[in-house]
Formats: sequence, structure tokens, C-alpha cells
Amino acid sequence: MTKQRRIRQEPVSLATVAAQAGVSIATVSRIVNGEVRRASPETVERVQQLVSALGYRPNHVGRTLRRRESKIVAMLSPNLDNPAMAAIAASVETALRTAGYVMILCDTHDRADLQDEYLNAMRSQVVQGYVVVNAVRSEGLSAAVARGDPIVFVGRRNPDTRGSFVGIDNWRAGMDAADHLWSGGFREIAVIYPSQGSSATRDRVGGFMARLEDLGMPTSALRQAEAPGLSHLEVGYAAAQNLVKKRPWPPALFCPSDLMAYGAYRLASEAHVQVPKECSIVGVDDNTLNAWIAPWLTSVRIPYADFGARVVEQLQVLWAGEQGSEQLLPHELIVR
Amino acid sequence: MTKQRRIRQEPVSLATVAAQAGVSIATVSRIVNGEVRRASPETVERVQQLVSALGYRPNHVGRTLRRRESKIVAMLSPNLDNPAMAAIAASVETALRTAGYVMILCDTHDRADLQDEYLNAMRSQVVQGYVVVNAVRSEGLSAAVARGDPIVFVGRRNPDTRGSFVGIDNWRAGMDAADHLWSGGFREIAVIYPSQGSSATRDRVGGFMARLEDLGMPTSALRQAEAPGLSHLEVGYAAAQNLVKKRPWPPALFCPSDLMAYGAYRLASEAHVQVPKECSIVGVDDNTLNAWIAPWLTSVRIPYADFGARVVEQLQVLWAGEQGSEQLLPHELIVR
DNA sequence: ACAGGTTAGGCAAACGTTTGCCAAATGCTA
DNA sequence: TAGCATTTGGCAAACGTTTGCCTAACCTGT
Repeated sequence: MTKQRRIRQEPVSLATVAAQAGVSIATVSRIVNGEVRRASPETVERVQQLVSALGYRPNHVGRTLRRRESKIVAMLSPNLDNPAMAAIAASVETALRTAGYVMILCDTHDRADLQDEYLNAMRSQVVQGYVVVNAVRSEGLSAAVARGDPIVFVGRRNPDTRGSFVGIDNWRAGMDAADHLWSGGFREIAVIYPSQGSSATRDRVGGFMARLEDLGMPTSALRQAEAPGLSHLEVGYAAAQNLVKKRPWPPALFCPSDLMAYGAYRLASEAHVQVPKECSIVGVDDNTLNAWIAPWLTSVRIPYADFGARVVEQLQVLWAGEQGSEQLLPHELIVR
Repeated sequence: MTKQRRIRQEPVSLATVAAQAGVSIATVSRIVNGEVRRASPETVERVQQLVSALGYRPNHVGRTLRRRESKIVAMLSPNLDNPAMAAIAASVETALRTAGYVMILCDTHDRADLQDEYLNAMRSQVVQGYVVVNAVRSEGLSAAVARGDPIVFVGRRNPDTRGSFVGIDNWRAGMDAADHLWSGGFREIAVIYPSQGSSATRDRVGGFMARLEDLGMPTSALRQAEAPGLSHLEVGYAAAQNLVKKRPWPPALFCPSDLMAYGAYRLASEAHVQVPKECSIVGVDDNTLNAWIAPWLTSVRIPYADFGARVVEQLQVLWAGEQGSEQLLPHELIVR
């Protein structure tokens, strides 16, 4: 570990350019910002030459301080390891970049305390808005909402009140899954879910069960099992264990997320239950990888790639001082 | 869309606290920063009361401008959709948070122009350092390196020169895969790879082939195929197609990434070739999901979860003005 | 020639911090 | 009582921008 010679040349600021050009800082600032009518054509030309010659780039920190607005948006997301979350992050990032913003990414691990810590930290960073994926109820979140901070909720609604939201109609997604299995001829169907489910999973399961009831399925033929835990993979595995503890494997199974379906699949494999021959599984998300390595899984595709554009749209609505709205994107059941 | 009443209460700054406390801004600043010996105990007490009562939080923008250092690190990553990249992002994010930093995430889509655009944008944001995952050669990158900006390379080395690097010994990973298949008794083995592979995939394949040669395998028994493309999923599929165009499926196949293995698997499934019974596949990465839905895949596990800590370590070395080093983390072949 | 308008550009304050330096007041020693 | 060190705290500059306001100089029409 030897000392390294830093070649740190001094940064070039408006002052640098102004001195070289023999004009004032104000003039350079105006020209850089496109106000060309406030200087003579020759001056504009000269300054622009110098700007590119010196490689001047406006310092966003100074600009933010003065303008009291940054080009930074914070995204709070639980466990990035979840492919669905990663897909959302990727989509939002791209949309923000197109709109001229950058994204600070915060992994809250689904913990209220971390969510609050990040909300506070982000406020110090003077971020311009927040994208909160699968928000949990927390003090800091309520405070931010009360303050009127621009927040777009994704996946899960604002636990407290209404507001900007981007997601799908989870209830209907559950209904669609029910329709699929019912019309597939299944008359004994199981469903598994996490013990402390989010509103999203609850809605999916709720819609699923309600629809089956509507279709005339006797309650006794609808088997349920749950399991506690954080990772949907493990929840799926454990809930499936509970499901088959006393009775044989069901011919059809609905899981409110693909990850849970993977968990159930693992147990089925271990039990030498063939999927989908002996047990048809329906999940929700339709992860990219399904087409490649999980063709046995029927899944409700959520158009995560379209989330980013909607999120940015909502942010812009909020920035304009208007009320945000709920954006429900179309889902689609994918059978392979 | 009705106008929303904003309740934007004025932000509380050092000046607010100072005015309330009847002391100068300087004094408050010092107390907030823990310099308690520059004020009388009573003053300190009074100011601290006010700080928490008013909910004062230092404005990072002002601080950054003055100190000329921010607590922001930029991470440039190609396609977050790749589970391996998401794992790295999650790990780095956590490590940065622990060290008191936040992460701006930039998805370069493996494009040199986007990489440069982001490098420039990040410089304007006065980020404190860069984490570049699978860097591509680009003008802006060279410029940043020449400038002495603190950059940690992950996965792929600095295309131009040496520097801080976190990753695994790809060559050896390839060798380990070769050993595994050879000791499994396979004497006809295939390998597929992308046409324009990165140094990482090239090294893996290189080590694999070199090791097989060392073991005495005739070159004729080592089949190769390649395919162009961006997504490793599609590369794997297409390369596998090329592989079996004229000859039957090989009994063993090495893929320099799990995604490529998934692509090959899909083709195998379509061709009704049983994996792993008729074709053993070895990949690299060992994605989390393998244990759940791809138990047929043997894979070289890369400890992505440990990357974050090493990355932050390297950043701190660079910030101390010292020379960064190469951090090769241990990999491990996982058989299920 | 003069009023009024336009053009070209500078001054300086402000955003929120940090920090070197100064100064008054207090305490201590000789 | 003089001399000196310590405590306590304020002043003001600086970081890089933006922008309201000011002021020359020039132009135009009567």
C-alpha cells in the first residue's frame, strides 16, 4: 500500500470560466443556462468555447443549494434480492434517467426502523421525491406524508391514507387465477400465504377465494395453509408443508407470489410430486426466469417494466402540486 | 386532479436553532458536530434541547458544498435484471449504509455511452467514489481513472490499467468446473460462451479448457460453441443450438454463467434431453434460486454477499490516498 | 437635443454549512 | 497588579450557483 500521487487538478467552476473569459460569473451562469439574450453574440460564443475547452460542468450541489431543488429521487425497496423488486428498481431507474433524474436506492429489508432511517437520511440529502416500494407502516412515513413530501407508493398502498400509487389490481389477479384453475376442471384447490401478509398478498388471496366461492366451489374443497417468515421462498416451502401435513397433495395450488411457488415446488420435488402433472401451480409475478427454468409455473404477469414510466408520471403530478392518483396496470395470466 | 394544499413548513436550519437559542450559527454548528468543548455546558444543553425539539437535521447539501465531500457513492451496473448484479447491488448497498454512505444506482445496460453519461452526471453530483460493476472500456472511464477518481472495479477489471478490484479468480473457477466434470468420469465435454465475452467469461472458459488439456483430454473431445447477443439467457440458448446442430447433445456442458446454463437448459427441455441425467450442466454464479427451482444445475458459487464489505474497504483505502488492491474472494463449487 | 427604450452585463445577496481567527471575560500565577 | 492562559463564543469568508436589481451605453423617433 504505497501512497498514490493524486493528480487532482482543481475543479473548474463558473468562476474559472468567468475569469478566463473576462466576464462576470453571472454572465457565464446565464449563458450556461441558455439565456443567450442577456449577452452579445460574441460573448456567448467566447464563453461557450471556454466551457467546452475547460470541460466545465455545473456543480449540482451548488445549484441544489441555491435552487432548493435537486435532481435526486430516493427509492426505498425491501430486499433487492427479490427479482420482482429488482425489476421495479431497474424500470424506475431507467424512467428517472430519461426524465433527467438520478436514483438513490435504499434497501429497507422490510423493516420499519430502516425505512425511517432512510427517510430521514434522504431528507437531509434534499431529495426531490420518494418512491416507496411495498411500504411498511412507520412513524417517519406518516410524518413524511403529513409534511406533504412527494411520495409515490408502489406495490403496496400507503398504509395510512390514499395517495399516488402504482401497481396492479391484486384482487382481480387472484380472481383470474381462480378462473383459470376452475375452468381447468379442478374442483379441489389449495392456497398458501404468509401469516403476516401485506395488503397485496391478502388481496390476491382474497380475490382468489371470493371468486372460487362465487363459482360455486364448496368451502371444504378449498384448502388453505399459511406460514410465518420473511422470505417468500421459505414461506412457500413451510406453508406447503403445513398444507400436506394431514392430507395428500392437492391437484392445484395458488401461490400469491412466484417465490412462494418456488418454495412449494421444492417441497413437491422432494416429495416426488410431479409438477404440473400431479399438481398445477399458479403464481403471481411471472419472473423473467420462469420462461427459461420454470415452465411448469402458470403465473399472473405483472408488467414491472411499465412501472417506471407511471411512477415518474406520478412524481411529476405531485411536483406540480396536484393530487396523485392510483395507477392500476393490466396484468395477464401466462400459461406455458 | 385538484390542487393540493401543501403544508410545507419552513425547513429548520442552523440559523433557526441559533436564533431560538440566542447564540450564533457557529456555536450551534460546533455543538451539532460534537465539539462540546467550545461552549459552556449550559449552552450545549440548551442547544441540544432545541435541536431535538425543532427536529433539526443537518442539510447535506450545504455541508457537501462547504466540506467538498459528500456521503454519496455511485454504483454503475449493467442490467440489474441479472440476479447476480442485483445481489451485488444489494450487498454493496448494505455495506455502504453501515459505513454511513448512500448509493446512487445507475444502470448502464452495458453500454459505453450510458456509462460515460452517468460518470459525468455523477461527477456533477460530487459523489465521493464509484463502484463500477463489469465496466466496459470508455472514454469517460479512462478520464476518471486518469483524474485519480476513487473507483472500485467489480467483476471485471479496469480495462486499461490495474487498480482496486473485487471479484473471484475466474480462471481457477473454470479449472474447478473442469476438475468436477473430469472426476465425474466425463470424457466428452462441451463449453459454450458469448462471442464478445467479457474478461470474466473469457477467463472462466480459458481456465476450463486449459485444465481439461492438462488432465489429458484430447482437443477433439472438447466441443465448443458460441453465440452473439446481449442477454446471457439468449446467448446460452443460441450457443447450445449451435452446439447440437451437427452432433448429438454432449453428456456434459460448462456454461460460464448460470444465465447461459438456463438458456441451454431451455433448449434441452425443448429437445427432450433430460438434465442432468443425459446432460450434466455446470454454471457459474449459483443464483439463490438454483436451490429452489434449478437443482439440476451444478454451479460455482460466487460469494456476492461478501462483495459489499470488500468494496467499501477498497473505497476507504482509496480515500486514504493509498493504492487499491485486488481482492479475490473464494468461490466454491456447489453440487446438489 | 432629449425622452424613452433596448442591450449588455455587473453587483451582491442568498441557499446551509464549516472553520480560522479574533475578542472578551475569567482564572491563575508570580 | 501585571502578565498570561483558558474558556466561551462571535465574525466572516468560503464552497458554487442563481437571480433581482442596477447601470452604463447605445439606439430611435420626434
